[in-house]
Amino acid sequence: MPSISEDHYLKSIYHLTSRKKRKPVFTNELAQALGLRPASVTGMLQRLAAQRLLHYRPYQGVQLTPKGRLRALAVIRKHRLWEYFLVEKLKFRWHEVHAVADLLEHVDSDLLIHRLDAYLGYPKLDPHGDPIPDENGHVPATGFLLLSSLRPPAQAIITGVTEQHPAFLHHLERLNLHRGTRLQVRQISEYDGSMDLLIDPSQPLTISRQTADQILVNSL
Amino acid sequence: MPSISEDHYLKSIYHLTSRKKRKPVFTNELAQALGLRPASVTGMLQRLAAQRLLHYRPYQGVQLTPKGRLRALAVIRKHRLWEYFLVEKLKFRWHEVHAVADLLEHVDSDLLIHRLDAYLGYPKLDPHGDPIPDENGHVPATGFLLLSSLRPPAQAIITGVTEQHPAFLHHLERLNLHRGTRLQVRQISEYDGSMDLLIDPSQPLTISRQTADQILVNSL
DNA sequence: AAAAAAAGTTAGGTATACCTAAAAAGAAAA
DNA sequence: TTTTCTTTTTAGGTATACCTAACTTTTTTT
Repeated sequence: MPSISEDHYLKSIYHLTSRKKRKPVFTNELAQALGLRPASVTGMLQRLAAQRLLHYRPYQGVQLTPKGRLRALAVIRKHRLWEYFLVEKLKFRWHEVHAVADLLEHVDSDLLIHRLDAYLGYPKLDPHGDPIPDENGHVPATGFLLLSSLRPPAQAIITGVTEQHPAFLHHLERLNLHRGTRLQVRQISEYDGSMDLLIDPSQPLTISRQTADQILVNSL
Repeated sequence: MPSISEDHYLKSIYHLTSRKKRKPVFTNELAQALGLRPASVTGMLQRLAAQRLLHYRPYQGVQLTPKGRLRALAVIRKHRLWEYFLVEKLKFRWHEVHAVADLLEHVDSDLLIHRLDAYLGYPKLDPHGDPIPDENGHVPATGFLLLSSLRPPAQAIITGVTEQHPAFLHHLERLNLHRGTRLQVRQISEYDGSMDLLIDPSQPLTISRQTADQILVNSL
């Protein structure tokens, strides 16, 4: 019954809502996020509202209902389990996973997801450090901090990222920053906020404020 | 570009053609196989013909072109690799596999299939003993059957295995089963599928269904 | 060979999900 | 407060892929 398009909308609305910490998601934002025209989005929002998946008031944006939120979380669960599978089992690189997981997340079989979850050992986090919701839509809490919030001489271990864009993930690979990488913050530039780090085998490294803003860590 | 519906048609035409050993596939057959109405099938056949994926003559049935055959084999390759994955890794049962593989086969990523193939160890046969086409559409020729597909009192000769794991090969050695071993199937358990065999020098032997599933034979 | 049956096709309709262009609503500026 | 600009919606169109009903072609039977 839930179509691929509907899944995309619900997932996007969920992400936009949680990223903005603000209530309604607007038509243009959504159109932007989905790569569609606002007119198309309006039409779909009306259909989703008719299914009680979201609250829609013309010109006022939308909010997911509990039902819609559960649907979104089911899709996100599938997406993140597949990402875990792609990285852990098929040896995909960070930047390769997202596009493929976006296809796999729409495969509609509860049995498949259940068995996949068991096969993977019931992981709690995906390869980017994002929590994997359980089958009831519960999202495990993570105590992660942004790397940019640390002050010298804090030590930490990289646990994830807040941005999945392939270009960004590729950038991290070139810098040799991965999940599990240990680091120490040496210095922060007063001028542009860039951070001097010391990573794993005593290697110095400078990263921009912008990069540090997208990296999640556990401080040690 | 190839849609899920087109994939279904091409796959179905391929199977109907090879199972019947007869040239054209007719509209009604296809409609039956796909669970659609003949009128719908006619429409799609015309669109597939326009794409040069098959030869269509009104009232005379269809045949795949080489291009259409390659497309069909690409889908079948994906289907069988996923079947292998579901059974070998996710511990799906025989009867659970097909429906889920039918969903997964439409996930359109060459990278994914390539990595999956490698992860599975480049299997030549799916769990049912059907050959898995390679990425060029070549179907490994097997005059082979799975030992497990034989029924008493079939006689056969072992021609290979589909599983290279040392523990399995060791197991075969202890059972005195090798390439070239002649055998006769005496009985098959209704309960667990185990087979009573008579091998080479008049020696009786019982093997599990699991074992018989990994043994290729030429029947005599 | 004509009539009957079966098989297949065309015509026209539906739902999904997108599009462009024009109109309307709401927010911001004069 | 009226105009302007931005945002959003409505109206109408497209392509896919299905449907039913009516018609045509082929095959089979009488």
